[in-house]
Amino acid sequence: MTLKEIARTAGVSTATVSNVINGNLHHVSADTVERIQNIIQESGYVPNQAARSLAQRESKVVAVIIQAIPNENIFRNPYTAEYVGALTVELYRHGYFPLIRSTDDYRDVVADLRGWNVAGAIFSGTFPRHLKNIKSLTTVPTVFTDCYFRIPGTNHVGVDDVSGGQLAGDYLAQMGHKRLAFIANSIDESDVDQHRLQGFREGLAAYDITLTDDFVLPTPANVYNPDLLKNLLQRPDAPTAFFCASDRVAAQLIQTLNHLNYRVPDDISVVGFDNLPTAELTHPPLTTLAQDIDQKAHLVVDMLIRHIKQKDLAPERTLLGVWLVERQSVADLNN
Amino acid sequence: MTLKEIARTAGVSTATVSNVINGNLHHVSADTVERIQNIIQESGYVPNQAARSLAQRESKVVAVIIQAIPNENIFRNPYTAEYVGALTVELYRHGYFPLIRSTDDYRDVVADLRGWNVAGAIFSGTFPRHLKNIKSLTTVPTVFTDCYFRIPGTNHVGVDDVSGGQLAGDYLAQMGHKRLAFIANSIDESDVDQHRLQGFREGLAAYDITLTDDFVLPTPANVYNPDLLKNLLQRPDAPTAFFCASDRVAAQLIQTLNHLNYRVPDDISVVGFDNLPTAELTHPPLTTLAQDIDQKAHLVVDMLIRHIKQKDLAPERTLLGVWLVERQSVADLNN
DNA sequence: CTGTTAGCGCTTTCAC
DNA sequence: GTGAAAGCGCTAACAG
Repeated sequence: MTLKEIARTAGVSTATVSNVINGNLHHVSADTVERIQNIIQESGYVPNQAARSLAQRESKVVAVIIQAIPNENIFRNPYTAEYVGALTVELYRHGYFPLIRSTDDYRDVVADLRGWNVAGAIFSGTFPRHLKNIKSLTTVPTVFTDCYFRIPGTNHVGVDDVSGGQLAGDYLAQMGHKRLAFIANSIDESDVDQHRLQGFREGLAAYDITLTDDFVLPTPANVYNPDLLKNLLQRPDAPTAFFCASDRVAAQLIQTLNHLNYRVPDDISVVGFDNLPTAELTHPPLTTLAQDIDQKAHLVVDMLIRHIKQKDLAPERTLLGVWLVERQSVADLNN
Repeated sequence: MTLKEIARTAGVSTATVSNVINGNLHHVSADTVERIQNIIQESGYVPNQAARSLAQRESKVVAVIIQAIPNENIFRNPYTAEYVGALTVELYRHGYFPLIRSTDDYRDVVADLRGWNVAGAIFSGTFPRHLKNIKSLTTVPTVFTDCYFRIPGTNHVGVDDVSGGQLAGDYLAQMGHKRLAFIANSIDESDVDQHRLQGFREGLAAYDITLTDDFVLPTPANVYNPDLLKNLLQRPDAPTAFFCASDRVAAQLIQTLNHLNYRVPDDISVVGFDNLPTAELTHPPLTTLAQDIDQKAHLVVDMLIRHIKQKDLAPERTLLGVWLVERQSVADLNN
C-alpha cells in the first residue's frame, strides 16, 4: 500500500493525499478529506518514513547520543537508563523516533546526524573537543545535557550541580562531620563531577572545613577494591563521611563497607546524588541529592522541538534545581 | 556530499561508486576502487540511509519491541534495561540500528515494521493475541523472547524458566523450608512467570511440599504495601521463604521486610530471578537464579541476522540454561 | 480546491 | 570493468 495507490482508489492526485496525511487541510475540501481518511483507515496504510525523509531532507529521527566507551552496555548505569528511558517516552509522545547511540567517537556522531537526516540531537555527557569541529552541530537543532562545554549556537539543559555539592557539604557539616571524602564517577574529564566537587568544597568552606587532597578520589576504584578502601579507612585521619557523585557509586560504597563490617551510618556516613530507585534499596536507605529526571527529559525534548520547529530561535539555557532527600545513611555527630 | 558528487569527482558513474561502497568489488578494477575509497575518506561522505532503504526496500533498522503499558519508562525495570542495552550493543556491532519501541498496541508494531521497512524485529514480553494477525510478522524476520506464544514461522530464544523454578524449589526444600510463597512480576498474562511458578511447584513436589494458594501472589502488590505483607506474615502458617519471579521484586520485598523489622534471612528467606547487579546491592545480598543476558542478546541477534541474510531458513528455537547463585538471603533451617 | 511534475539519494538491471 | 537509466515512495512548487 502506497500513497499513490491511495490516490488512485480515491480518484485524486498524490498531492492531495499527501496534504491530507500531513494535515494541510486548508487546501482540501471537507468531503475529499473524509473520503481519503476512510481509505487510509481501511487499507491500514502506513507512510514510508524513508521516502518521507528523502523528499523532505529531514527525518522524524532524533539522535540521542550518550558518551560512553564503545560496546559498553550503557543501561547498566541506572542514571543513564532512567534518563534515556524518559527521553524516549517524551520523543515518542511528540511523534519522534529516538536513535540511541553510545559512543566516544565523533565519527559515529556525524554518521548518525548525516546518515539519518535527523531532525535534532540530544547529547549526554562530556565529549572530546573533536565535537567542536562537527559542522552539522551548528546546523541541526541540538540540546546538550550533563555537561558544561558548549558549541556556539547550541542549547543546554543542566542540573545545578554546584548547589547540589553545596547542599551536601552544608548538610554533612551541620551533622558534625569534619573529615570528608569525595568520590567521582569516573576518571574522565567529567565536568559534572567537577562541579559537584566544587560545590562540595564551597559548602564545606562555609564551616572552615577543607577537603584533604588524598580524600578526593577521581574514580570509584577504591570503592570496588575492598583493600584500598580499608587502607584509607584505617588512617588516623580517616574521613567520617563520603559524598559520592552518584547513587550508583554510593550504593557500591555501602556494599563494600557492609562487606568490610563497617556500619553505615554509625561508623561511616554516605551521601549520594540523583535519587534513583537504587537509593531506596541500599542498607541503610541512602541520603542523596535529588534531581527530577522526568522533568529534565521533558524540558530537553520541549526545547529541542521548539528549535526544530523554528530554526532561528536564540540558544537557550536552563538549569534545574536539586534538593536533599534525607534517609538514613548519615550519622548525626552532634551529641 | 552525495554519492553522485563522489562519482563526478572520481570521473565514474554512480553505479560504480555504489558497488564500491557496498563491497561489490568483483566488478571494479583495483585502482578505481582505491581512487573512490580515497575520495570517500577525504570528503567524509556518509551514505543517506533513507535513500538506501527506499531503493532497496529494506532498511538497516531492527525493531526492538518491548511489551509495556504506554508511556512507561521501561528502563526503570533493571531487567529490561540490561537486556535492551545488550541487544543494542549487539545490533550496532553488526551494523544495524535498533528502533526501540515499548507498546501494548499492535498498531504501533505494524507502523514501525512497515513505516521503517525494518530488516527484522525482536520482541520481548507477552503480547495480546492481536499480534497473530499482523501479516508483516510472517514476512519480516522475527525473534520472540521472554514469552511462550509463537507465530508460525517465527523464531524463539528463551530461558529455561521451568528448571529455574525447579532449582528454586529444590534449593529451598533442601534448606529445610516447608511453607513457601511465590510472587509474580505482574498480573498480566505473563507466561514467563507462569513457567517459573510451575517449575517451583514441581521442584517442591519432589519433597512432597505443596504451595498454599493464598501464597501464590500474582502481583508484587503485597510487597509494595507493608500492611498487606505484615498481615500475611502474621498468619500462623506464614511462609518462611519467598520465591520471587525477578530480582526487582525480591529487592522490593527485602526492603519492605527490613522496614517491617523482619530480618532476612533469619526470619524470612528470599530467592530472586535474573541475577542482575541489583542482587548484590540488597541487604543481605540476594540468592537468585542467574541467566546470562549478554549471551541471550548475542544469540538473539545472531539468529535474527541469520534469518535476515537467508529468508528461507527453517524457524529456530533455543532455550538457555539458568543456575543458582547462592548469596545470603536464604536461611538453612536444618539444624 | 486539485493535478502535474520534478526531484530527494541511492540501487540495480541491462547494455556496452 | 563501467555507464545509462529507471525507479523506490513521498513532497513541494507551480499551474490551472
